[in-house]
Amino acid sequence: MNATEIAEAIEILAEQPFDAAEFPYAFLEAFGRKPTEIKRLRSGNTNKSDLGGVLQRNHIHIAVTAPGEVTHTLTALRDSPATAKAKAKFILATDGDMLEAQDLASGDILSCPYPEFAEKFGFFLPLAGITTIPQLRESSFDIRATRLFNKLYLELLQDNPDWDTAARRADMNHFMARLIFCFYAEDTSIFHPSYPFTGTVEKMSERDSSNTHEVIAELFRAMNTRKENHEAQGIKSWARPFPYVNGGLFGGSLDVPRFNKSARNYLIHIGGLNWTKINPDIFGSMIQAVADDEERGALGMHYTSVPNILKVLNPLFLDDLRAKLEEAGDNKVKLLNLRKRMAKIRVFDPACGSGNFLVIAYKEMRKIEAEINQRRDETDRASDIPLTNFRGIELRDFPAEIARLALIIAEFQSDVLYRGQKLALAEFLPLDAQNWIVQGNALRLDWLTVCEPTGKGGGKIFADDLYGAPLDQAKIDFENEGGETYICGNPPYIGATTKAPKGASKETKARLKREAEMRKADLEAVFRGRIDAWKSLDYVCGWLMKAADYGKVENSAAAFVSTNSICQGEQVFRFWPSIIKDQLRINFAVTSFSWKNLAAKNAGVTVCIVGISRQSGMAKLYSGKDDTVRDVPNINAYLVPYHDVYVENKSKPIQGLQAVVNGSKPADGGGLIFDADIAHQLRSEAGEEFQVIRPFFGAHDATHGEGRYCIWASKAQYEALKDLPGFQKRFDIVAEMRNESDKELTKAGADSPYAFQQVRQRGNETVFQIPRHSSEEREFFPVATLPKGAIVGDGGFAFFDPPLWNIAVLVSKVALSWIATVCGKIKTDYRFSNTLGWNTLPVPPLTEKNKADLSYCAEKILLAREAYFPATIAELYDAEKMDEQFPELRDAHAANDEVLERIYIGRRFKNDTERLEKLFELYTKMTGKKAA
DNA sequence: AATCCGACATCTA
DNA sequence: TAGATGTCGGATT
Repeated sequence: MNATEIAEAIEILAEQPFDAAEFPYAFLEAFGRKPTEIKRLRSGNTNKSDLGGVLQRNHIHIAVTAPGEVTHTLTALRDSPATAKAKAKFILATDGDMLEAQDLASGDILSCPYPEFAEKFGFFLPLAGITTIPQLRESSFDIRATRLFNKLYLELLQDNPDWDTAARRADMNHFMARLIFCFYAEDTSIFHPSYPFTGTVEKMSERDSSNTHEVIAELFRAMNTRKENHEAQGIKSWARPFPYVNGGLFGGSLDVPRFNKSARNYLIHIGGLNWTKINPDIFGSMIQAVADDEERGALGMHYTSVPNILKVLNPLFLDDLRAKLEEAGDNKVKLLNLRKRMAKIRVFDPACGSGNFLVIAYKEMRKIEAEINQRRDETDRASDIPLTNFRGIELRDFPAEIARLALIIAEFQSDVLYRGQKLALAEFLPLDAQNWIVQGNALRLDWLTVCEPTGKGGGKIFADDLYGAPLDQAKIDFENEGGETYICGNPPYIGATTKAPKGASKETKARLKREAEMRKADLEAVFRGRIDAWKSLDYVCGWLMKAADYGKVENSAAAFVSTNSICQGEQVFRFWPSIIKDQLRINFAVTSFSWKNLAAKNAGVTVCIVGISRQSGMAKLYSGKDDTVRDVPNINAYLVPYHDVYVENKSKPIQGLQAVVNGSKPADGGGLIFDADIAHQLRSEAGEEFQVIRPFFGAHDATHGEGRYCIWASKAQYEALKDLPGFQKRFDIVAEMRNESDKELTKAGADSPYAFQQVRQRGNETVFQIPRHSSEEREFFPVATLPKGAIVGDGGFAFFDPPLWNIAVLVSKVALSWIATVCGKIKTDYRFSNTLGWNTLPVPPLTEKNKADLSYCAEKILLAREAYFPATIAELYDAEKMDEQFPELRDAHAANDEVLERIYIGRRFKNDTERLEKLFELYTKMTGKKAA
């Protein structure tokens, strides 16, 4: 369930008469607990309450009490041993009159009259697994408003099918934005309190809703007509008290869709909410989903939390402004200069969505300005920061509309906060008529026409020249001589390839493919002629490239939240050399952290933040893991504090190591791989004559020592076995999957369903398996030995008959830190690659003695593992167990690292930073490249 | 023919 | 329900 669904369920519950016996179950149901869970609780099987209430393990302890006993009961719940034992997150007591609850993790207490708890449902959201964004818990208003808007929107579209066309969606979106403005305006005295918007609509429209659209249209007409013209234009007398708003908001078509009865009810209900509680940033990200069929289910998926936004904005420019404020102290001239500077700062988000970044940037700058004005005793002074300096580009119409509205609301809120309601109101209307949020495709638009160059120079000519063809021109032209421009945002994260979900329909697949093609064309428009392999770049690279281009003309700096893969593996050397040049460099970065949004299920994505500018001096490197900062001389494209080095993939090891090969890829839909039972059956079916079943190891199989089996047959063997029922079943699975595939190679393989798509196995050698993916929690790469004749699947790499000293290198800390840095990753876990990591690993020249010493170390490691038989690789290399349970193995690895690192620098490395510095240094020497 | 990557996909402890 | 590992198509070399 998502937050709006919960809001709805809770509202329904609160409206019903209180039923003491049913309440706990109804409550749990409203938060999305499954009917089977609730059934088991009812039967008492899983109910652990020791107070006659309902206690669900890991969730909540609820007790319904006698009248007046609520507070007392809450204390009893808190002290109950059962509460602690079941690890309840919440306790809740109610008598149907009052309701009290506590979040045991934070200690926060909720206490309110029973009927009001529906408004406070945000408090309990962690129960539904929505725990990650604290702001959401305080945003009950935004969720409820969004839910009702959702209903209204769908109701209107259903009743006005002509508005549900591509051509009119923009009108519809514009209409919704006007409504939001009116609701906000009537609750904040922007409209005169005696003439409320909702009240007027309710009063003037028929109860059967028939003329609702006419009433609203008349009100909109009033807001689009200057006061002095109201009479001449024949505005109805009841609409005349409404002010002239315009600002583009009420320009254009003033058509209003028809309202049926329930639409009218929703409208009145929404108007009844308290709109002063709106959070422009959160509300925007939620409401934008309303107009998007795809996103409606995944509410808030585009929300970037305020702390995450500040991770971009603070290092980009806000920290500097604050430092300058600090520096200025009470010096009025310095303060004035800072204010003048701020008035010319433009913040530009070329992927602005509903304007989160712009709103937060605006609010933070107003905060600084307010401090300046206070120190200069000018607290009444109107803000010098023009709202129009907060520019954006957004592809979708509705969010673009909302972004402008969110900024308008943020401006009003800031005025109220720093200058008082009276001054805020006096200067608020009419709105500025200019539209400074551009609806368009950011990768196609010429950014210089959205943010005109501040000095002299032919921006447009430059841009045409650069991209080979004229770009779309937005033509926003404001004076801003001598200003600074800060580009920021959270562009869409789309990798070079995306996987369609397994069960996706043909239509879904086709749509995804179409979208992918459009994005490719966008990237081509940016990169054609500059980077050959543009098709393998993430979509965000387009934004970074355009920001870099913009920076060549304009005094600007840019920072984006980005998929972390642009700073890993193959994208690094493909992409970054085009960015880091001409004095442009990474002047700050936040390393990988996992993304959070408002959706109940967070997108499983790991991101980083990269800031680029021409600023020299020290760079700031923030850790995404622990929020620490380091001042470093340079940050390279791997987000490592070292010179700019690019490690390119190599097809063979460049340092005399033996080649590691990929495991064999089945591409079989699971047909060729099976467990021991099936293997047994197939063996007896085939008989002694046919030895076609072999042990098969993926990474999991090898690290957990379990192993599956696979069919490993020749064509002749296949012909002989294919009609046996057991075998036929396996081959059918393979043929079917391959026939359905879009990939030519796979399709072709449907004719030979006995064979793996890619075969790397050779004979019956000793084989070590290196997992393709391994958890970053491990201190050593869990390389495993496999039984003879085993097949290495494509979950890993195979090392056939390796010299033991190669194994010593492979399992060393040196190799691991190199792999961790220059290979790709999955989330933040290691992803081994032979071409990127192994073949490029810098190793100093080794004497025979060195090799013998290393071989001895490898042997000791293998012996130590055997000594702990039957512990699996997974257990042996569990960082938490190693010290206590497997000390010999730990010692053997320590000895191995000691010997190897002495070869590198004559002693152990102090830490990974030192390891990497040495490795990059050697790599630079080895490849004859100069460190920049 | 080999290899990398996934606003990933899917298991399992 | 999060941590660990799986899997295949599209693209590049």
